Amino acid sequence: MADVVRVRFAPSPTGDIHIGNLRAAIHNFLFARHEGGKFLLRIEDTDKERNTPQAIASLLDYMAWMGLDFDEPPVYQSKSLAMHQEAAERLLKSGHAYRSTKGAEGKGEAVVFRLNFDVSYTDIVKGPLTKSAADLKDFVILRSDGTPTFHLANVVDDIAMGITHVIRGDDHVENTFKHVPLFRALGAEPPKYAHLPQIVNDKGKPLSKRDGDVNVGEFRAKGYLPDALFNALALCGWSPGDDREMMTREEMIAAFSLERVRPSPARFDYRKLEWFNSQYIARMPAGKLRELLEGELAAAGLDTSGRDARWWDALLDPVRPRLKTLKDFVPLVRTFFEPPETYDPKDVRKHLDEGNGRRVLEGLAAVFGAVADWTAQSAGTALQKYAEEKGLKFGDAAQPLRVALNGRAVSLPMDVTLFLMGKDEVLARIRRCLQRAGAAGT
RNA sequence: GUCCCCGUCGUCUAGAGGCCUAGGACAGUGGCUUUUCAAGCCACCAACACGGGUUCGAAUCCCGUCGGGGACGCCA
Repeated sequence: MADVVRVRFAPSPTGDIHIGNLRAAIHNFLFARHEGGKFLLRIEDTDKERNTPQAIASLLDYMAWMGLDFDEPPVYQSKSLAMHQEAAERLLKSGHAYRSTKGAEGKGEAVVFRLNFDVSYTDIVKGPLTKSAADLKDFVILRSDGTPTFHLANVVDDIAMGITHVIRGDDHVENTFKHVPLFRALGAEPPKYAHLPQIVNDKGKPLSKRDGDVNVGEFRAKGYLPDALFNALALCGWSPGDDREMMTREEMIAAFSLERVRPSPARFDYRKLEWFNSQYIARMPAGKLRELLEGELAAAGLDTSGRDARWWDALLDPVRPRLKTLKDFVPLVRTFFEPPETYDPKDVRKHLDEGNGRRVLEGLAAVFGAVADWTAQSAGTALQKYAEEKGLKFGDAAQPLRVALNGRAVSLPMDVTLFLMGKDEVLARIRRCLQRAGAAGT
């Protein structure tokens, strides 16, 4: 029972989660699940100004979105003030700490922890680490206003939560030389530590807003799937040791180990994330995908009420391989909701003016008009047959039609397009295009 | 400045002395396929930072150099 692994993700709720923190959360989660332990959330909400209720709500929302389910109710650090103060008091009594006014002009007395001895610990990722007394110095644990510093609060909370492994960013290695003796002074065995390499930008510096998207919210807003983000981030600094990259959560849990985390910094590869995302979209169950895509249409203000199951069934598969993100969807299907506002001049010239595109359109209008049961099959066949009869290559018929229907020579496959657009609309757009292109033509 | 950490293709990585003429993935390039655009398939391009050791043998161990990063708050 004492051996059960307990880890925590301890963000300060600023309203969004930085990708580096998210990766730490993911590794904590994977480790806990792999070990059959507990993954906990501690909200370090001691900075009153920045930590609004909305910020906390959105933090929880992102955790849920990512599927980072924690096993016990979140711990709010702000509620442990008395416990922190009590710990400082104990350290004072035991002689591990003393009161001092040094380093602050007239602020009053703070409680300072005595750190005048060598400290060493073994990091699971970095190996044995040592710092000699000469490079260490006493540090404040309780401010003169009675509030704990990060170090005290962190350690006391970890003790209270029974944390066995601290898995966090690389930038905390130096702090660990303060935390380890603090644990001991408080009569607790320090947890095991694993410091994850930083995620850096092209220049090797820590990721910042200037580098582009760095917060979970931004990825969600850009149409990335949580599973794709999870997969990509899990692989930041860690790999299963074989050649697998696309992995289910279960596979990652089964394969995860802190020993396999690399100690060197990693650049986040946005292109690879894009690839992961397209792969996840390609493999997503139809029902789930439809649900997400309906959300995209609604967000774009497009009315989906008339679109039945047949419509979605025809749409989903052709659309899948064309989506890198969910945001690619609306531009792809907007044409099924509203006619093109403009016709691409280049495409008009190439497919309508230069060839006999207009005659093709007239012919197609007649052919389509005669199709009784309008399906992707029947409409597609009608198009194909027309091309054959006129001795045209398929493209010579399809491209002018694309321009007429979409305003440009790019679209989903013609049979699907025809079906999804509907017979009446197809005929209307051909007519409309003929008028416009005719007026503008030579 | 002091202390600490890191260094394999452009990027993420596999590699824990011989299996490495260094493997995979993304990106890039070329081709195939094709109903446009995608997707898919195939191929190609491309790396052990440098210099010394140790060893029969080093990407792997040791030392140094160079390069990069981090930490040095009554911030977290």
